[in-house]
Amino acid sequence: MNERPKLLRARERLTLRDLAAHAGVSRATVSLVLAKSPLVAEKTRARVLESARLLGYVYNRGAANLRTRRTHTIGVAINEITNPYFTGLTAEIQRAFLDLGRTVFISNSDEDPARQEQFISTMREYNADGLVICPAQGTDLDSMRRLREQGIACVLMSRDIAGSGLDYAGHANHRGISLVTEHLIGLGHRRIAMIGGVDLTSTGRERRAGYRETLAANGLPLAPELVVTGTPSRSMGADAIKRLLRLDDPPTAAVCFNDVIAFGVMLGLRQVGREPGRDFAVFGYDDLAEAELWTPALSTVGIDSHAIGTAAARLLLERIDNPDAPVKREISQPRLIIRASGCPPAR
Amino acid sequence: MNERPKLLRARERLTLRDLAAHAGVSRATVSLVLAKSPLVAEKTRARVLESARLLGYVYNRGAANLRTRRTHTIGVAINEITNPYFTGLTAEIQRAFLDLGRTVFISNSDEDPARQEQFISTMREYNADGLVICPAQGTDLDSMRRLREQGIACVLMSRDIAGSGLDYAGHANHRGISLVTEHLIGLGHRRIAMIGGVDLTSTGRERRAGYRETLAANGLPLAPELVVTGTPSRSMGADAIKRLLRLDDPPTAAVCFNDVIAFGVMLGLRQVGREPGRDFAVFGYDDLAEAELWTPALSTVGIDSHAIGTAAARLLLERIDNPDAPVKREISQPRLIIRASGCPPAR
DNA sequence: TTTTCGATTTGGATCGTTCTAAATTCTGGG
DNA sequence: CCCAGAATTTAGAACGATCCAAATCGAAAA
Repeated sequence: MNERPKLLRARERLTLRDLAAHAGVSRATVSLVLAKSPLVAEKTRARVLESARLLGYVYNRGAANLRTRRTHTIGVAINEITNPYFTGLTAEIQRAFLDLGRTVFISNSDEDPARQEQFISTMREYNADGLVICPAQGTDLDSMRRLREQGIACVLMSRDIAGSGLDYAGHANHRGISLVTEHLIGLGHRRIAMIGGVDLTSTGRERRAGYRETLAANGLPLAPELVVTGTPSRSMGADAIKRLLRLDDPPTAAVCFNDVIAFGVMLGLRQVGREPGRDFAVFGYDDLAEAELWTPALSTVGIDSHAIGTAAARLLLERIDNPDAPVKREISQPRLIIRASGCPPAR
Repeated sequence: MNERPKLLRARERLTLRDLAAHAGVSRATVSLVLAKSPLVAEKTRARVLESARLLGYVYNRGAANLRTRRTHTIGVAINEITNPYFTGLTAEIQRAFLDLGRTVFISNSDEDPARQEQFISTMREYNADGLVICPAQGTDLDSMRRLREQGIACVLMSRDIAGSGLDYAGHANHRGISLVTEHLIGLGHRRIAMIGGVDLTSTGRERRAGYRETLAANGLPLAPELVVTGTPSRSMGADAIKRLLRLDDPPTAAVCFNDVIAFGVMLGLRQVGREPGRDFAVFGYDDLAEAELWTPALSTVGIDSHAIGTAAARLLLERIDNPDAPVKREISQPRLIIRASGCPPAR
């Protein structure tokens, strides 16, 4: 009459044991039912399931993970979730893993390597099966390299860390900017500005190199005064273009690091009475949803976020299954999208 | 010589036991050290910590949680993370909990109640201490009510579910729209459109009611043809305004459900040769970062996301500590922001 | 040299599952 | 009615931490 001394405990959590007692079977059988094992008899299964429903049983995944050492859980660290390109990518990667039956935990690093490290170690402590990382600016190479040694399945997404020895799902940034730059050169532009991007990320380095090398390949000089560095934001784009237009020999076109900057550039042009797509050519990068809605609609480079997310998910699962396979890279190709913000040089 | 028969296992995970053996103390002592207990002698602590570093020990939080029944983990379900207002709110809520020493797991429901339910039950299975939910459109009242009965600490954020019996951190939407509407009436407008919002969310209902009731309070008739319903997007804003301008007695101003729609409206106006802020008054809601960068800069209503995130975090922790306290609500106040997109009626 | 008492350390049970090996129950054929 | 072999079910030891009560240690007091 006093078999369960813990009855007094405030909000007693229901366990497998209670469920087993209620259904009149052993814990092992209940476990089998919950794991959808074909071993258990149909009648028993139904009875257990009915008890679970009746009692409002909640499975304790933590306890199960402790035993199985597999959590079916993936951690995703995003450098900066309020950047719309990464917001979209985040949505894609979550969708991809959900489709594959994994649980996804997302964290925003806010471009802070310390926050990112914090999240990574939390996920390790929770025994996550793997990690997808869009590294924050200034991420330490060693800390990434350590991941590999520590034997944690991990893939980098969108931003590469050279020498990390990790798998990578990204985009051909160099080629994308190349397409834009060549297109502008073909239109007759000779003074082409490159606005935004920093060398702290592979994306910045690749796009900026793409610009420089395409100019060179076409016999155009690199004018340092036309290259402006900076973290992307609308206001940095607006400020930059206003400054560039005050030069003695101002540019007639701008290749922007991304769409957000390009929007800023278009706003800045208007503020000084110049019409983008008529007086000045503007190209963005990313093809955000709003790009085609602007007037003029923004010419830009399309990135296939869906492909990147899917590739990252696939790479990670392969890595989990086979920790010692050689490092893999999947690079999605850019798509030049010509809309109305480009034009031949004015005058 | 064969004390650890499991030496063969592939990538053996290091445990407290290994650490204890290495440092020459008991498991209990190691546990004390890791929990930063003041009970353990300084010398012992140093030795254990050194062993941990040397061996590359990783704490197993899952195992600990099993014993302690507290995870210090919070789940955050966001209705739609690619909506910039919610992206910002997500960043705020994560920051708030991180500051309070909690681990935060974020999930994007994509406005799909099923995805949201899925996440909630995963978090329950992981024994999360609490939940913050921005409910997806069409969230079932019963499922929210059940949360309360199930004794899970939970607060709603930004979107309320009447009758759920859950705590709520939100914004005075009715009053915000009221401020806008009254401002426009004061400017002399009589034909004021309301664009966007659906009755599926409390936000939609509150803002739409605010518009209707403010018109009534000022003795203006409600013209049904001036009210357009719809899920927010730039294109819906652009389409709506073009349609409204073709009416026999077109509006001279628009109160938009949010900034995104207002941007669409401004784009639509330009497409038909009308200049926002001169020929037509446009007001948004949310005060997204880009609102002040548009030309004309968008007049709008500021929402204090930081306050909402902080309030939600505080409410949740209070609820966790005291599950039976009466339900609480925290409503942040709107701030009318007058910029350049408003104007008196043209003509 | 004992005693005593605070400061440290520890053994062993426990949290809620899974898993292995073995026990039990069914079946149909002889 | 018995029995082999398949179909089900189960006991009990993990998994890796925490926590309680009790043991041990040290230094000061007697």
